Amino acid sequence: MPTLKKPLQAAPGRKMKRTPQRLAIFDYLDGNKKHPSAEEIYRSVSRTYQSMSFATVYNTLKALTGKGMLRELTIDPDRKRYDPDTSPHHHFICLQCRKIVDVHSILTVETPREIARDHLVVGTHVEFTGLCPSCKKRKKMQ
Amino acid sequence: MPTLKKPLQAAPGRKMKRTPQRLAIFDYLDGNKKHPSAEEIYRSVSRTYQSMSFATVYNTLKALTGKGMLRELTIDPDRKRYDPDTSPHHHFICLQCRKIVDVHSILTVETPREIARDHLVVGTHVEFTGLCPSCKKRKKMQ
DNA sequence: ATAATACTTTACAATAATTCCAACTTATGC
DNA sequence: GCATAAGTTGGAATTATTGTAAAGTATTAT
Repeated sequence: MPTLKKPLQAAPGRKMKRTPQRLAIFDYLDGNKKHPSAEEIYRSVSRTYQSMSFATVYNTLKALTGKGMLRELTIDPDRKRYDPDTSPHHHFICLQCRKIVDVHSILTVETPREIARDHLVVGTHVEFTGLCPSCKKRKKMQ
Repeated sequence: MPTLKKPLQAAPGRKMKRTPQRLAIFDYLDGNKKHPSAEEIYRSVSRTYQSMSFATVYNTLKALTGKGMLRELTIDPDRKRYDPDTSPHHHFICLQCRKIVDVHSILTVETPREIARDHLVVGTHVEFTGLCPSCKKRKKMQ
């Protein structure tokens, strides 16, 4: 059974039952920079936690997302990816291998007037697409 | 049978068979600013084109995307959305009703060194999220 | 500590989006 | 016109995700 590194409720109104399954998922996610999909999370966690069910993974991901402790990325056209780093940052995705990497540089993107005037903007996310170093190299070789 | 507004092959290497189904889909898409999903496209086109099949819609969308005549948006967590405007621009999506609007303002986003150094960047897309005018108003009223 | 309760987990069924397939049809180049 | 490569079709298959109802367990108040 995984040890608790951070409390599952980091802020008021965020209380969640502290079940071993959740702790295992949370533990896997904590500090994870790979932007895993639900399936990857399930595969990894269920290795150590035999009876883990897929529904529990989805439930937990949804709960954590709802409480703002996890960010759901829509950058991969095939599946949702999850990012435990909820601080504002951006991403690069490799068009070949779908690897996602964080972009922590502070990008100043002004919200255009046309939008700011009548919409309420709550988030700004920059997606860079292209080839990651290894796919770039592989392409060059052929 | 729909009329052809633009040639289906706009550039070399883009030749596609000019079938009535494709023309119908292309006609629906041409100038469309609603960022429709495959299902919306199917629903609309099959109204006038009885025998239209879902597979044809997906085939056509994939072909057009592959030839750079259509852009596949991954901004909606639930489904792919399609944008016939392939000129570089950005988007705003309403978190409530999932409406997507174009952002044609030119946003200057410098590619961060950390990425530019070893990756190959082919695209930069800014996603704004929040509430569209009507959802914003609706929220205020309650 | 314990019991009551409300929330969780589980296995599996159900959806929903998208892709695959194999037989049939058709646009296009000669 | 004909041959043929490419496209269409309906339905089955696949994949991601959600719903469900029964059984289990963390938490809270005792």
